[in-house]
Amino acid sequence: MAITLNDVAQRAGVSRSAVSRTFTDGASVSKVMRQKVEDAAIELGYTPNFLARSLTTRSTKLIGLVSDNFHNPIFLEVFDQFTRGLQDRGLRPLLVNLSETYQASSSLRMLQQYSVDGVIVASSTLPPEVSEAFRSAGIPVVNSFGRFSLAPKVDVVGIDDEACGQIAAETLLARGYKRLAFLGGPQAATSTQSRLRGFLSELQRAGGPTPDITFAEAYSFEAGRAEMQRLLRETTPAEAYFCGDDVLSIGALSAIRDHGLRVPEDIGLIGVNDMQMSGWQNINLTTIAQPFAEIIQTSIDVIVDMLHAPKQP
Amino acid sequence: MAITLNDVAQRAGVSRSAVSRTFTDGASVSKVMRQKVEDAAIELGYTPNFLARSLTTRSTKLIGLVSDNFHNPIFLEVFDQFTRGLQDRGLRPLLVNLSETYQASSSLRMLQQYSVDGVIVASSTLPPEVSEAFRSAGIPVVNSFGRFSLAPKVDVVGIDDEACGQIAAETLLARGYKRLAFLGGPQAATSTQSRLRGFLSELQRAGGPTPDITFAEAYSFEAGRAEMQRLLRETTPAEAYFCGDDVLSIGALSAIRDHGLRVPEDIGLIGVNDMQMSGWQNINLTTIAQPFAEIIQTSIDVIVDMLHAPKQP
DNA sequence: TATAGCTTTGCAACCGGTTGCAAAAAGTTA
DNA sequence: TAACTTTTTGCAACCGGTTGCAAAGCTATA
Repeated sequence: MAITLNDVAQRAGVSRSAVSRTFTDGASVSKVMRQKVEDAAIELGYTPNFLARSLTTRSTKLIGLVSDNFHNPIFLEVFDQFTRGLQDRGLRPLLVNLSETYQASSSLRMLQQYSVDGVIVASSTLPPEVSEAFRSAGIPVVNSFGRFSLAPKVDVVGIDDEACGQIAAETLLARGYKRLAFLGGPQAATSTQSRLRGFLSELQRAGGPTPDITFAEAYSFEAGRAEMQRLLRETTPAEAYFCGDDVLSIGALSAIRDHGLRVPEDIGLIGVNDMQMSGWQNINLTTIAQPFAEIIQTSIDVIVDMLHAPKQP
Repeated sequence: MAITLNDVAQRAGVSRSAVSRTFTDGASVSKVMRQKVEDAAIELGYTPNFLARSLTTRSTKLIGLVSDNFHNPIFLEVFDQFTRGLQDRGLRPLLVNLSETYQASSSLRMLQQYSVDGVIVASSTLPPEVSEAFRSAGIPVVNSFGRFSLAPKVDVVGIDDEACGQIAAETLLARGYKRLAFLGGPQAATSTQSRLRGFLSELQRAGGPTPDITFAEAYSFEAGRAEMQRLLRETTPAEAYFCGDDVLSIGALSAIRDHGLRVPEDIGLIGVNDMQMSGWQNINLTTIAQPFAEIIQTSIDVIVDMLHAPKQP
């Protein structure tokens, strides 16, 4: 069916190796030979089979892109940038969507079966063990948007979530709010705890009162809205809230407005991410920017470096 | 480095074929043999190499998922459902992000090099030629969210955009708006023209005045906002607008509110898609739902059928 | 116990490429 | 023109699997 090396070799009247060499850069082929082969290749419409090649070269140019953030609008931007960045470097993203039904362990086995050259774990919620499992299996891996740690077992590219919590506290205090509160993302998410820690330490430093602490079920509009509704109904609301991220904030915002209150006059709100949507005029949220482009670019750089020098940490 | 068939065969003291057969379902192996091999495999941590296998079986289980809609939030839901649906059937999505720098033609060649089993073109804006190119190359292909046509060259799964335009016109008229207008997506997008046609035909049937027609630059918040700002500044606005899709509508909505006008009292607005965000209380948009889950599920069903019986149209 | 029929197994060739090695060809130098 | 280098080329083995075929093993029947 498809055109193979053999077909081209026969057509051009040369050996298989000659054809292989004209399509392998760095190999030694004379000008006339190259011409003969290329003519035959074009005539037949030949393109080398990457998978067959990978068998001997031991490089597939496939990169596993694994995530579980398919409900947070910011991740569309993230996937956009990852796929383009990888494509620009001749790499192909094999997308893996982790969920209850598709576990991290089966994704490891699957990515092994496809001999991916590396894996990018892009998630702010998955535990470090997921990335570590790839590393233990000998697959180069980088964890984007993961938790900062002093002695990480795998490379992590992301922001300093503790500093993020501090900035949130500083900002809200500077705007005159006194009784602050923390409305975090899912309690188990890697980012949540660090942001909380930074938030608390800055409040303590500033001598403010200890804040109320609650967690939403997920980084999603619905979860933010539901939790804020509960807070407004069941508690005396704080003066201002530091929310887990923007989409959560937007949910909270809608609950607050439904309750007849205004932001920022009655209740203050600050999110994290600075996603495009937060700047939309009907939302207009105060937020702490996360340098997505830089994080993604760096993640790709790191993975590419590892491909060339697998052992370099 | 990695464990191969040979290692297992040697360990178990059997032939390579025996090992291969225990991992190929439908092959004939005795119970004792299977046991011996499985023991050795587990002991060594062996998993078969899918790419080597694909060389002889001629099936990679790779599906190219090509799109250019990485700015419309609805596509995060789309990618979520596609990746899960494919995973559930043992297929792997190889994601392709078409852009100015990465052309459809190079994606065809690349997907050929990786011997994908099939391709899903998920886009409401790409021209049919993109999908047709895959078909011409002999790759099973389905075009999701593509344009309806009486004699399509490739399978298309999507809504009837003309009916969609009709529904928009009916709905706006039924709510008492008289002077309607069309604020479409990019003029070149496959969906835009059909929706316009349906919109016009229904207005004509109902005897309404001919509507103003303009197009936004893209299916995006910014484009919708910019175009509506221009309309409010440079023209006498219509009583109600049928917008290309939800994200465009939300942009228009923000421009209208900034201009001190109210929706729906001063200006009516209707979008298409019914994306989650449209239901958020701070947005609360009237919209025509598109059955995403059904379209995606059907697309996958169609592709899977083609894999089993490639020639069946 | 001999024979026929079915199942299981290993051999060897193949899938579409790459690559070390040695022979052949081309280029240099004296 | 002969001797020596350097470059180009083809052979054959290999990457990690699958599979048609025939021999070997087993079971059932007479």
